[in-house]
Amino acid sequence: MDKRIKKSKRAIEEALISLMAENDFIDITINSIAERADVNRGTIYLHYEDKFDLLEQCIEGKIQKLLNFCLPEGSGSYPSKSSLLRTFNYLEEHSFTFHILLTNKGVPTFRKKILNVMKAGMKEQLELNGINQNINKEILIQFLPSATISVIEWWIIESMPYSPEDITEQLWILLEQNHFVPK
Amino acid sequence: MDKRIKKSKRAIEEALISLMAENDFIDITINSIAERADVNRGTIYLHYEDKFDLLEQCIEGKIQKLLNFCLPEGSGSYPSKSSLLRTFNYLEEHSFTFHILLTNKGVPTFRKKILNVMKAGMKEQLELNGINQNINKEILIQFLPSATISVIEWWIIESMPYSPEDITEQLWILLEQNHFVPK
DNA sequence: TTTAATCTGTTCATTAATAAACAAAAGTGG
DNA sequence: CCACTTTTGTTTATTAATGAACAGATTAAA
Repeated sequence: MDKRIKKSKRAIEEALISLMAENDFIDITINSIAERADVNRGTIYLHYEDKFDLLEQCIEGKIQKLLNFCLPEGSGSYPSKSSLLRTFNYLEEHSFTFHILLTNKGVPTFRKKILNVMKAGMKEQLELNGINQNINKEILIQFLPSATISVIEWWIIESMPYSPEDITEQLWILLEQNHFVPK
Repeated sequence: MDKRIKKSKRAIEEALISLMAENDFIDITINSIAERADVNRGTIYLHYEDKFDLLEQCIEGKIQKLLNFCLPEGSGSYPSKSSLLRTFNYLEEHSFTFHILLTNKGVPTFRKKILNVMKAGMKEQLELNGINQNINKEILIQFLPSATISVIEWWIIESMPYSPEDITEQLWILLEQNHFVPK
């Protein structure tokens, strides 16, 4: 992709996040985004329908980067302790952004999207695993992703009261106890 | 000026400074500058003749910003304790850049340029002042700027061993003793 | 309610940045 | 020394960003 597009989109999305640290999304204007991003207002409309589309693309990008950075390992088998640790390290490094996306009013989208991604991934994983004969997968797939997300959400919002290593260890134990990964 | 030009030139000059923190100027290539600045190589030639012209413009810009930021006060009367303090605060804030420009091999230009600027300013000041009847101004104008620059240079290179307030106080006393400012 | 100010979304001509290609110069290693 | 790679400086056509202007929608103040 053209360098200019990358730079403009990054500047615009960074400006949005930055403004969301100060105001609720609904109160943020395209004008203020353009000003903070130091781009012409028209440039924003070149890449986004409106500010809602901007938020949408921004969130989508954050989720994609999270997945691309945290999932790929060896290749294939998704959940491992080390990939979980990598994820928490990434979350910690970008906690400023994730904190905003999780707490800014009028943006319930973010949590939902992550939840959906996690549901899909966990479902796939459960079907691959031969285990859990005596557990209702239907229910487990409602239970586990939601619980996991909540742990992550709590950890971020509470400013990461445990180290990535510790939180990984704890969550891993929970996943084991719930037959998501083989003991 | 067009936003794009500002951004490109800033990125390019920041890249140069950044690379000069790692290598001698003579070893830095246009390619590496373009890469670090994240601009097309051709963009550099759009604004600079070659890397020497780039260094020239970069240095000139730093000096201009230093002057514009540090001199203007009230208006007119140049040297005052507060303007001196403001200058040292600015130097401290940008010590990373000034340290590089003062120490990187093959860039004696920077010190010389500042010296010339200071000579001109001090000369003007001396001629405005009615004092110093019994002091040879010709000699004083060789003596003072050079001495002042050396203090500044030492202060930056030694990683600012005194606070801006302290160094201002000390230098001010020296200037007083040398009849540059009225006691 | 009317006025004024701000924000939105779109259009347009102009300008800057881009990728790609090129020949020539300068280094590099065998 | 000669092949080989890198760097330089320049050129091209293409594309993105810019500033400016505009009408209509919102919002705030008088």
